[in-house]
Amino acid sequence: MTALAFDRHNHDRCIAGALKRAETHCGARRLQFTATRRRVLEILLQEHRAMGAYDILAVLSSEGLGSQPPAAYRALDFLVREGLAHRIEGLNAYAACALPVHGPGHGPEHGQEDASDHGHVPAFLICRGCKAVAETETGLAQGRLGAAAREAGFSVERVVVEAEGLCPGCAGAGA
Amino acid sequence: MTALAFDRHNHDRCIAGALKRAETHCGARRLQFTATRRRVLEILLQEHRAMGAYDILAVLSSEGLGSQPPAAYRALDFLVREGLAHRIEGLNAYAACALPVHGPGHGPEHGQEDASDHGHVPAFLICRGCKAVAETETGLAQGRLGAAAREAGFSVERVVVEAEGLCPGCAGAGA
DNA sequence: CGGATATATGTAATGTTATAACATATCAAC
DNA sequence: GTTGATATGTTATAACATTACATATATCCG
Ligand SMILES: [Zn+2]
Ligand SMILES: [Zn+2]
Ligand SMILES: [Zn+2]
Ligand SMILES: [Zn+2]
Repeated sequence: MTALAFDRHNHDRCIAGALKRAETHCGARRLQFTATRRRVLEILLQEHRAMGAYDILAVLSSEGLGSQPPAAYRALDFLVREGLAHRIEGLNAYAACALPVHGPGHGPEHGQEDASDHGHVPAFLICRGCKAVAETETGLAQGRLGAAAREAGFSVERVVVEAEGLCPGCAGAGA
Repeated sequence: MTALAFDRHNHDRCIAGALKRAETHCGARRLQFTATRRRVLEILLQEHRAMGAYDILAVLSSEGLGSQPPAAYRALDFLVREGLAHRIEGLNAYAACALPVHGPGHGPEHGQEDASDHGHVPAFLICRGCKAVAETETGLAQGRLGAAAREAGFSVERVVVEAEGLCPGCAGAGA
């Protein structure tokens, strides 16, 4: 599992791939990948960073795609629901999904999903220097959290794993 | 590691112990465990649940301990800084620390602490039914997150692990 | 096609969470 | 008791998010 955001990579291709996957995902489920939803995903994909809903709204507003908070929140809710973006709880912000695998299979779109069934929990490395967000995955069942949950008879439906720290670049720059 | 919040236990003793530890902790560091700070910790200890800053403020206000948001936020900031309480990111809320070990040694009071040095990352099981919050611990280094961070050259300073789901009681009640 | 149903968007208002800035008070050390 | 650090009071505002209801657009089916 490589943390894409901190590596040099062909980001244009990265963006194009994510958009293509989103189209495919929506097409397969008869979901409307509307102009606003698509544009919000594009905005999030622009950089590997989390953006606040109001930052996104500002862009939408400047482009005539909506001027009130619900325009942004509705699109974000859709993207998060479909696994095409993630909410970063520690920042009250949103980031595009950077892992091909999440889109068509690991969002909450399955309804009453139990996260302990499989180990695919998205996890984030958040740089406090440059605000970059790298996405990776973490196991749940194998770790101590899963053990504690089983022991307590607690059924896990959703897991948030976020690590804040410094990326290689910012650590080198002496933060 | 038992998830205290979901077990029957002597909660009065649980509260008294936490307060005692807080006193000791503050005494040892010449920190002022003021009336407001103590009261906020007591409020959080009342139940094993997370409370919003404004819920706490309402209590403080009714008791003449402050009526404006900073009264609550300052006390909460202190408690979190000292490891006596935790912020639950997924709820924008706060819960008293339920683990003796966290108080005097695992908060951010060490300054530039690197969470990967030791494996003591607090983790929370949050019931969406009754809103109870059980605290446990999870390893960082042994899991895939630690591996991904090392591979990326990312230095982890803080980790948020929160699992949302249903506690045994609420699952039984057919939620 | 045309009407019915579901989905998406527009718009206004409001609710919730959190911080900035500056004055005053209290504490702790010398 | 003066001094410097810490804590609190107070006002205002910033940042994040939702409710409610009206309107528009898409999708389905006969
Ligand atoms: Zn990229
Ligand atoms: Zn960085
Ligand atoms: Zn207890
Ligand atoms: Zn419960």
